Amino acid sequence: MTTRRPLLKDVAARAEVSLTTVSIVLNGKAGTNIPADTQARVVAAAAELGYRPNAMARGLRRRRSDTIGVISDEIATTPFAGAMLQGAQDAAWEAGVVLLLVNTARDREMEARAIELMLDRQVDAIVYATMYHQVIEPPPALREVRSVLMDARTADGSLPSVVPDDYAAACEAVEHLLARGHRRIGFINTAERVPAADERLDGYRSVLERHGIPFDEVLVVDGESGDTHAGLEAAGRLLDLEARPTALFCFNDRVAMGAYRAIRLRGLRVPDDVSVVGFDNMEQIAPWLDPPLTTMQLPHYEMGRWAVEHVLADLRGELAGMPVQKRMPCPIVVRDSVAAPGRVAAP
Amino acid sequence: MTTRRPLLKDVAARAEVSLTTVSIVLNGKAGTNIPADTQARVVAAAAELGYRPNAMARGLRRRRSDTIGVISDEIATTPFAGAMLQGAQDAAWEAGVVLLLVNTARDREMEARAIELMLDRQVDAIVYATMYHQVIEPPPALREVRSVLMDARTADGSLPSVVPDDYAAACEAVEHLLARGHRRIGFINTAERVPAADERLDGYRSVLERHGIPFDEVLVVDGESGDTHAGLEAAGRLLDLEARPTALFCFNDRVAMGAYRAIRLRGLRVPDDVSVVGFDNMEQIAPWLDPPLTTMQLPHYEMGRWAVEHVLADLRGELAGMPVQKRMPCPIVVRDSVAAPGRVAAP
DNA sequence: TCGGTGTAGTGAAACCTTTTACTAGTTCAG
DNA sequence: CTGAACTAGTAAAAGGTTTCACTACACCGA
Repeated sequence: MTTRRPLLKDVAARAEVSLTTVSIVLNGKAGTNIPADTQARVVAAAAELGYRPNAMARGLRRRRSDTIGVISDEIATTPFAGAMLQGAQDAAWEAGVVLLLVNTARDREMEARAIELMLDRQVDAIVYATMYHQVIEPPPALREVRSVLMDARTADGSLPSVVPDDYAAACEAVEHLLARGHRRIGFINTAERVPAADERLDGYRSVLERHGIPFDEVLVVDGESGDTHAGLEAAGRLLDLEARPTALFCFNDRVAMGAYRAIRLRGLRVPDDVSVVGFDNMEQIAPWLDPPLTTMQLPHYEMGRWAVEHVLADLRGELAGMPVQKRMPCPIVVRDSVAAPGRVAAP
Repeated sequence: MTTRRPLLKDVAARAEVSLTTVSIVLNGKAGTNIPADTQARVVAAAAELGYRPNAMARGLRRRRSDTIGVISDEIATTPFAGAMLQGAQDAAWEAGVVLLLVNTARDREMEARAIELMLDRQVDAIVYATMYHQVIEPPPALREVRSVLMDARTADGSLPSVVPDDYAAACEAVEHLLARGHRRIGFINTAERVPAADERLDGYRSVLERHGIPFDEVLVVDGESGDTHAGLEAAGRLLDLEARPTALFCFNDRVAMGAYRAIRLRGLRVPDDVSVVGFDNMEQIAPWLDPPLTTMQLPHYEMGRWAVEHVLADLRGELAGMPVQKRMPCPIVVRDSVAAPGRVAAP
């Protein structure tokens, strides 16, 4: 019932030229000499028939596919995956490229098979994504193809990568608090050994130092995990200190949610008594807390976009030299959880 | 430096048979007669060379690609997309199929182009996904290929589809409250005209009716939107009623979050004074509220899985008759926000 | 001996493009 | 008047697989 897709040869017949000519015209090859009227005839014929090239045949001949493979370690359990994929997808779409997605749940064997599958399909490049900033050793097969790491990096910088600039973000968060007059700032970090934890601690310390404020180790606590319970517990420890901090910088928004609860439990208020800054700008949480949370935005969309744009530029041969190690800024999102410090000491 | 990928002809040379034989053996064609020892020779040769078929060439010849296109209306702003994609991906992986993902932001033109792009690439089928239960008119081109709607359906049931069973879910939620002794149950619906709103209201009414409880329209309020502010405001209206409901059934977890706040603002407690049931089981919210929220789980993962499995079965010709309209159950997730009703009336 | 059947394959076409190498005719400089 | 250079194309190969139609041989029954 549906009539056969038109082929190059149908266009050729209709325009009364050869296959070759049609191909040349439609692919806009420079440096060949087909007069304008012939070109117009071909283009018209193609349009009339609604010709679209068969991507398989084209890919077979050209040895590429206008497809980029995306390998992600997990996608279901994090709301960030969506933003990252969206960024990647937008960049791909603009370039006329499409994404082949495989989710590997951190299974090395599955990763290897996914890469094989992608190579079978002649993907032009592979984007390897993790759902939070990590230092990893990527599957060896990844090096056999143009690739880029997204929200991950290698220890030796041997592959191009993009990660959030956690150090700079922590600096900005702490600067924000200092600018409002806070001098005793608690930092609820995570106990997990992830780059974000180290970098943010570095940022926290170096900003204090720049401002001549001595580092006080009792103000830094590691929540067991990065969730609300940890935030509740860790914030409690800080709030019960003799000299209570006037502000809390939290590892993420879920921790901040726990911190809010700890603050409320002690009859204190955000931001009047204690200011809070979160991290991640989780759409489902940060704007809806009471009061809405000031937090650092993780640049997932931007990283997704950058990764694809970068690898496409690489494919076009526009890049030279060492693999780029991109650090993406995390802008601050100011809401209502920060104010000038009120009372000075604990009850 | 990397040596050329081995081809069928390399395997043939090594096994000292013809191309044809290798192809037959490797594709496990039944009904042909290649003796076991020859087969073994071929298989060994393929393994030794690490032969993998070129998917482009194979696709060109076979006129399929072992690829399924996924069109989604948006992926970044909802945490549900991930679960749905994960379900689809898992089902695809098990079947040796891979997903081609395009995100179209509800743009008809872009949708049409995405479908064309996918057809160019010989996708075996297309899954068309929306991020919440909708009745839609899909792009016409979708009917030119095997397809299935995910979290969406047509008005006339002319395409196979899978959606959550919002009616049954609402029934279960209300039954849960009734079983604990509640008789005055408020329902915070959304004012948006979506199938979920109608179906859940139907479910709410019919369960009350089954239990001989008269429907009281003051107990049903439409929050302007489905967010926390709407929940705060709508729950407030219900809590300030002369005869206050002892339980609130909320359109989603964000609304429930607002309801919690309204309850607390009035000096009441969850669940001692007011029980709350949410909807969606949002991972970032429901378990972390205080107390953790009892809610209905949207079956995104299962819908993703079903859609792909279904369309693959369809491709294998295992389906007959009318397009299947699947309604997926939404199991209840019991946490701590429901108790037996305490005091009977308002202060 | 002849025809039929079964075994163990093989050669070549088909899938649809892109690209290379070439031709036939014209123009123009020397 | 010759050879080079240009114009406007075209034929055919190449890309790697699947599949159709066929062969060559052995064996068996009549």
